[in-house]
Amino acid sequence: MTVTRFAPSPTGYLHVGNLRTALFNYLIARKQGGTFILRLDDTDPERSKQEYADAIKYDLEWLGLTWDRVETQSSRLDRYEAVADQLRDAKRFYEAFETPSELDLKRKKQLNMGKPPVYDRAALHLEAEAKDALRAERPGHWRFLLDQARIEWTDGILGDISIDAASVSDPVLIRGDGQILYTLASVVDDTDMGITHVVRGSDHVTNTATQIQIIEAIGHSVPNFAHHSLLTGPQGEALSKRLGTLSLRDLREQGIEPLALLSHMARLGSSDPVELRTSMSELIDGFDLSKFGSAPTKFDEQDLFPLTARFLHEQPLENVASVLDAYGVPSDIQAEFWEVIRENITTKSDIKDWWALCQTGAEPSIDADDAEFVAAALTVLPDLPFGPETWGDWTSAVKAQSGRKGRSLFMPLRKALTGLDHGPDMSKLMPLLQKIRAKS
RNA sequence: GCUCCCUUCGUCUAUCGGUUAGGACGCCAGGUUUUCAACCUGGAAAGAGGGGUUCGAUUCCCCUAGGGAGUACCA
Repeated sequence: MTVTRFAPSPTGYLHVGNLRTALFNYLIARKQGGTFILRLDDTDPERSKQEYADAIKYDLEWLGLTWDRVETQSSRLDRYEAVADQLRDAKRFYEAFETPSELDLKRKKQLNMGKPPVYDRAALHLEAEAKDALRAERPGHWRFLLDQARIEWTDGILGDISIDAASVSDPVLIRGDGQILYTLASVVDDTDMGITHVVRGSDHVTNTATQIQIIEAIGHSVPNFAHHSLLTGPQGEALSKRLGTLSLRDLREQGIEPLALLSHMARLGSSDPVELRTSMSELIDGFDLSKFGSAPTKFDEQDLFPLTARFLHEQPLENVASVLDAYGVPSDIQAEFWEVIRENITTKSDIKDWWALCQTGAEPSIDADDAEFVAAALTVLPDLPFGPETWGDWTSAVKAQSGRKGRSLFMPLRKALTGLDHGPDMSKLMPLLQKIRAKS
């Protein structure tokens, strides 16, 4: 039984980077008929907010990434304490008393000497009396005693990984104020919840090394790990600098369609081509984690618009009727209207512009060279309402009158009526026009 | 500084030592469409640099450069 989890901390809004992790875990679980758990890593009471937890759920629901279960770390604190005791009994836990500034100083010294800034384990050798004395001054924090050997695993994306535990500090798992830290909570959750595949960003690879030792220390078997590369901006810059505009809520705001976004994220960085999928099941079928590379992946949100456009172009009326209702398109002409404009929109908000054009007309765009021609043409333009023959009849009349033909005949007329040099087939658009500003 | 990962068309990538270095998206051109889009056809476009190993290196090894990440009493 495959069990995966997406474990965001509710300290902000979800962005495309988070989505990649969420989607991978979701697709793996669904593909195997397994369980997908949404886990809110809210052990940090300072930064965790209900508002963010709600926003995360909203974003996932918008995308259709439904979870089978929600877990919250804040409700499992007793369990973490129990495991902490287990680690103390196993002599893999030791109390340390350095202040953050003391630790900072140690690191700087090590760096100055060209040594890696690894905790020196000074507290490990403290006598009981010395500890009592220090404890009287300030509460101690607890570190996990790493076994300084090489830690190895075969990563689902990175392949064989080997990290020397001696190059990593003994991780602090419980803070001086008693707060349980991520590294411990995550391990306890993953083992308790039977997570079979831990898929997360490659910013976690060092965590994975230490977590493997913790998992073994509490007598559990290690799950499969896979670390996907991190996204960068189009120029290769760290995405964190641009995350402000790449939250899922922003993309939603810009009119990106869920399946367009999902189609892109399920394939970007893999050797399979990005293809528009119009249903979740297609997405699940076409997903293969092993096709992903480990190099940082450039993400350009502009790539989302062509996909969104193509998705919309394929939509039948019933899928957009509610949007047309919202923009005030009368239901009796919705079918005709949608048929005429759908291939001329990029996002749903473009629908509004076309409807406005039909309803209230457009500011004409007339080139100086064509002013006379257009003025003459308008005198023979039939009165409203227009029918399916209007464009043909009118342009034939204008052609006879002016002698123009082809592009020089049609384009000025289009621009006079719609203000644009592009748009739907004029003969089909004409019957929908309710006002011609150029004539008034 | 140290540790880990990475570097092939603009982008995502294929190639398990011998290929005209392939595909997809994007781009450009032509066709079609009495506009745009869509569609069809075609095109431009790549092995970071330097050393090895080898008959032969994009592929294996080393170095350099560059990119990403980690190096918290954050997650």
